[in-house]
Amino acid sequence: MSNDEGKNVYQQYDPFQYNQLDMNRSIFHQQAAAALDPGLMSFTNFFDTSSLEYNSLSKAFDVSCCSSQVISAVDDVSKKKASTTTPNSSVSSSSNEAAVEEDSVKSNKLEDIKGRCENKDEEKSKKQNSNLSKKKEKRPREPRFAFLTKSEIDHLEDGYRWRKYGQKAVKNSPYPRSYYRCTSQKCVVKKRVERSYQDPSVVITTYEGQHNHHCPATLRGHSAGIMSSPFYASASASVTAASSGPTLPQELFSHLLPTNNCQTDPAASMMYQNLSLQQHLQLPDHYGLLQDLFTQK
DNA sequence: CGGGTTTGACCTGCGC
DNA sequence: GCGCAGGTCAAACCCG
Repeated sequence: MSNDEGKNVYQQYDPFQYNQLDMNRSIFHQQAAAALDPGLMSFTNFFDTSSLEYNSLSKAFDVSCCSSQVISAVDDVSKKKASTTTPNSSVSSSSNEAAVEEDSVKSNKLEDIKGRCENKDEEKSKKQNSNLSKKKEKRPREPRFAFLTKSEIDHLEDGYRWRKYGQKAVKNSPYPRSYYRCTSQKCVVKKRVERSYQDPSVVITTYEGQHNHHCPATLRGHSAGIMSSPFYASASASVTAASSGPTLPQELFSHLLPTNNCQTDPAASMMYQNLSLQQHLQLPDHYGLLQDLFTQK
């Protein structure tokens, strides 16, 4: 299933495909330029501003699915379905709805657990029954967002608390994929972390869903915490990807990139100045979508 | 003791 | 229908 997804992700790395994408890229540039305020707002400011701009960039990123640097790993299922429609039209399913749906599924599961008996056979048949009922109400997957980060640390600190619930070997890759769930109650956000087998220094973090709560780090005056976090450090050093789809994980971007807090926190602000994103993008020119985005105007 | 990680088993979806 | 690979579960274990 997500074999496709893996392929999709890695295909974007393929430098030989970039030529075919110039057209889409230029469209992306236009949209990004239109989306960005002429006043060179920060990336985070951009995400924090109106939904209009937000949507514009979403669209831009959608186009950029075919581009070189902004690598997206939109949910493979929705992608397949979307292939029959326009590229921008697909991923508009409300993540809240999906979350609610998942909640109901979870509560069903809890009921399952409550009613679990000692008899293993019975347990198995129950499981099968619950699976059957699950099968009927095939819930749509939440949109996914893949972030590539050059880092030696696999699990990057992003301000949220995660519980690892699984690890799997990835086909054709020496590096395992780890599965994490947000530890916050009722939050159904998941993320997968794996290392690129082509470039082991790159960590691929795929987020699924949207947090329905505040970032714990944000709640306790986050700028210091985030700034000192390894994630921030690595992100400052090399942001190599962004996302696509309408429900961008804004918090992540806020942490990934200098926030308004930088303006109030002199140390952070200085750090930002010293570590300008543009300066630290370590990819070749044709990778430079984000770079272009920041150098626009 | 509570919360997180590890890991083998199991489930599911997809391609052949 | 079968096999494969991804995704999830849950018991055992670890750690502060």
